[in-house]
Amino acid sequence: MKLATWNVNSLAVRLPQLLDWLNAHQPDAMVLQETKLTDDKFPAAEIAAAGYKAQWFGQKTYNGVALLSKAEASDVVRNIPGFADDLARVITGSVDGVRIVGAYFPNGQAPGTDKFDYKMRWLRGLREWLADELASHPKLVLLGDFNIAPDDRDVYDPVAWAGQIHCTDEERDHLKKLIGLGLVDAFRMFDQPPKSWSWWDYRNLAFRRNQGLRIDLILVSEALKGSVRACTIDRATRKNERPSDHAPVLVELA
DNA sequence: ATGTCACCTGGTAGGTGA
Repeated sequence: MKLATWNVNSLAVRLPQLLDWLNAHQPDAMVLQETKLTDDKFPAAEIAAAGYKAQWFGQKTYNGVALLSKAEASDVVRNIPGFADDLARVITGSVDGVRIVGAYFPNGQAPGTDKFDYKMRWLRGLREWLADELASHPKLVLLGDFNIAPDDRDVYDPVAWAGQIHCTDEERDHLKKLIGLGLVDAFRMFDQPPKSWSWWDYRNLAFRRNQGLRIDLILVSEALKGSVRACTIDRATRKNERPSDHAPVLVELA
């Protein structure tokens, strides 16, 4: 089983690239972030023509998530039950016996801001709900744009980024607690090239200089850990015309 | 070098978020 996540930064702009990517990689399920589309604008027909069922949950301008799958997803949940949120950030469904939680974590802007406080509340809300979800669905994958670089290996310039957004101790503590529920960072189960990033700022020629962060993650539950065969970042998409600033991440389960 | 991109409002630019 092949699963993928991609922050497309506007599905309206990136739809042709998404269709190409689905055709080339044929994931069994894929989650998208930052679709930036209201539900009436979601390109369900084009995605169906590519062979994928879809569940979506969006809003104007910001955020928006989707779950695509070859087999119809069941028990679909939008956002975090028990955590009131105006923003469309999470979509969950069961595909082929695996509970798939696709999430667009808050960016958080900068420590000390209202957006950072919201990020902390959101992270706690996610963890509290996910603990229950794991208890009822032991085979679970949490994947998406986490907007947190797990540690200094995941940052091109850890000194410059120390204490900055995506790299603060508070964010990393929350991520550790999420992992502490019984999850594993699939990418780090394998030897990986150094300087592996999933996001490069559009500014500063960051991709050409390979100045990025690894903030798009796939966490698998203990029950699935033994079946993980590979986890890779497809940085080739960053060379597309009009690329997203994020690259897709893939995991292969036996 | 904040050297970009996407999308909004309300206009033919400026603001916001990332």
